[in-house]
Amino acid sequence: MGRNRTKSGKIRLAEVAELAGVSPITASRFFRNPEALSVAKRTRVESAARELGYVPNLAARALASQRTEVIGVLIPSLTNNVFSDVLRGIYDASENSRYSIQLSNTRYSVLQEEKLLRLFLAQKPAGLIVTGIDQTTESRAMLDAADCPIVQIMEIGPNPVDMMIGFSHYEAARAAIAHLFAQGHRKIGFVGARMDPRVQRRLDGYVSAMKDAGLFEQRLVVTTATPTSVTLGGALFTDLLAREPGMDAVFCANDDLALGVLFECRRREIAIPEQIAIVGFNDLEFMASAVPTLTSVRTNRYEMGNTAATMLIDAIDGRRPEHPVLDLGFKVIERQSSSPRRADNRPAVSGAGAANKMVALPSGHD
Amino acid sequence: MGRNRTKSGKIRLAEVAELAGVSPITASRFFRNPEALSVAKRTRVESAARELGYVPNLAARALASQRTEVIGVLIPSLTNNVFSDVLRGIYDASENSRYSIQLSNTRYSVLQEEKLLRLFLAQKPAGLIVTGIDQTTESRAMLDAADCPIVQIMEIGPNPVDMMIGFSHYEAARAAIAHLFAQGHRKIGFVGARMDPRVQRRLDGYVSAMKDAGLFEQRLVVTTATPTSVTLGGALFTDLLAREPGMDAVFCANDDLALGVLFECRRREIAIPEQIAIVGFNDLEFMASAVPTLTSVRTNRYEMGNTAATMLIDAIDGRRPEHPVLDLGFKVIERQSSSPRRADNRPAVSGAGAANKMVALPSGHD
DNA sequence: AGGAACGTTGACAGCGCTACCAGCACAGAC
DNA sequence: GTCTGTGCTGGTAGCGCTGTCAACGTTCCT
Repeated sequence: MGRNRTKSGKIRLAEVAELAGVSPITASRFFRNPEALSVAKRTRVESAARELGYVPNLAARALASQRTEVIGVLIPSLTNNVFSDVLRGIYDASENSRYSIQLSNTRYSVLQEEKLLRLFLAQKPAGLIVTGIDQTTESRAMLDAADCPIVQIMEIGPNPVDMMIGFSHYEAARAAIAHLFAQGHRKIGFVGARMDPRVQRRLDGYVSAMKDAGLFEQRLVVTTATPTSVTLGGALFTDLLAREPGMDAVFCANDDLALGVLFECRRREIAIPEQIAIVGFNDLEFMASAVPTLTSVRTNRYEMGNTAATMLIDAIDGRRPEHPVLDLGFKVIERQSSSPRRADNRPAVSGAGAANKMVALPSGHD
Repeated sequence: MGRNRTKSGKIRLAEVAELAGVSPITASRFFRNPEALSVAKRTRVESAARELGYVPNLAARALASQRTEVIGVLIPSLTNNVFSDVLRGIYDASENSRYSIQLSNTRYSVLQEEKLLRLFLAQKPAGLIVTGIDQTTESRAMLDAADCPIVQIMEIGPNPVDMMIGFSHYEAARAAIAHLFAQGHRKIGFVGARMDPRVQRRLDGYVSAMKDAGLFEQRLVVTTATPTSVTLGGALFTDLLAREPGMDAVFCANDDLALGVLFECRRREIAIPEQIAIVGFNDLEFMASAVPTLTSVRTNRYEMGNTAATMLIDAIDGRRPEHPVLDLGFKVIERQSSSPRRADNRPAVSGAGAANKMVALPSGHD
């Protein structure tokens, strides 16, 4: 019942060259640097290739040229909505280039990342995109020694390996809390899941903002190592409420958790934002559609992936970017779930009127 | 500022062979078929490879052996939650094999699919995973002529190219409608976005079920080619409501739309399920957490991807599956949003009591 | 006019690995 | 003792392409 392997009837570069009446090497050049050919030969090779339906053998090319046209991408999760947006940006940018994407999943493990990095580097990728700035010493050493351009994505920080694109999760969290302060909230809880380095930094931002205001209390923070989900948001919020019934706002480390909190409030008949305000993180599409609409911190995920891949490809092709570290910033998108609290602390009128208000900020990290 | 290309200090198979005191070809065999070596040489090569940190050059291997260890995967969307689950399954299955995944996005275009297929096939992949059964004639011809195992995923139908794994979207939709009938609903609307072939077949299932009951009306169907989103769910539902205010249930072609409908009902103060019942499709995680909890048709996405990749790898390695066509079925997960309607058609008591009830069915296609 | 400089082309020699086939040693059969 | 079969090993010859360098013709400069 087998699908038999047919004899390779493939046309090679030599065939194309013969039909075009040039040497193989000239034909080869046509595919790598057409400008180097005279117009006459260029058109001859082009039409010969088209006529024969020539497709280059990438393995042979890689072997002869000692480099591949593969961009390695290391991300911590395939499930997470956030990464699917980033990935889409990366794939879109790669689509019109000659580079192909090799994706691997570290599952939020730095050791797995180290292993995959070793694997990738051994194949001499044209470039590398890695997530975050928390590599192991060993990984960092490999990255520093790598002979290809590298982009770190998702956040920015000191000591880039090479290029870097992202924003400050710390400042984004601070901005979210500042927004809640401005709306009159004081007892603000924090809900976080997975607690990967970036969520941790959002927590750090929350803590510092609360401390600055003299309002920090450890019992306002509920976190878990469990992967995030909507259901988990409800569960964590339930915990939080049990610890601190007087809470007047919740900052959720991501939007799934925020949606879970929204549903849990509905279940408990807690009015949003009159009794409790909610702010999420990432501004996924559903946030604008929920009832009430949910405030969130917008991050430019597609743009991040797209720009990362574009910068990387440019760097591979010898056009290094002016600014190797790019801060994409964030925006606090103010919606109904965090409408102003009345000064007398009684329920405010449901603020359904105005559309989304935005507060845009660069990450402004040091 | 450049990151300079260092001289390739890589260790080759020949070095390993020399250290082990065997010929290169014997060392080569060690990596492909260790059983063919005597135990003595096997251990010698193994330790030599470890000592030198040898990593095979895949390009050279591919060139010499005339085949790659790449599995091509063609999916229509990277954004869609549904595919991220399938992909995770595929990546997980590939992780412990020697095959790597090459992913490409057809963006729901069969022409793009055709182009990508041509590209993939030219590189002689070890295997191929393609989405759906609606390839162009040209694509179909290429697949039939391909000399590698192929799995079609997401749905099942007649004339598999090779292997096939999925379920019947048609039957799944019919089961959803049957469930609504059983709960006493009659005027059931359909809301669909994107309208790719699988959504189309869900619509077909809906139409046939409604016609069987003598209840079909064209104005109960609202669809759009626009990509799906929660917000769109609300908008389409609004349309539907304007056309047919007397509607008592909505079947949504996916869960995002269902969530949008839920929010829109809340906005309009329409009671669920008393005034309108909602059924979604796919059973994403948030469906169980929403208020009210949302009925949906569970599909086994992770398992689909995982099994597809496993079957494919087995087939590549010469172990063809007993059943090349696998129906993974579906389950109608009954939740609050479609609780029984009272016979007298007045609002029923909110059915918050019981947990999820399930109705499991094989796709039962012909 | 002579030479340098440039743009364009081609010959050669591998890149690191494996397919194929030959050869060797040893066991068992006759 | 010879023959055949089996298990293991090695030699040879590429896979299809590109890096390097040399060579050619033409133009421009002095």
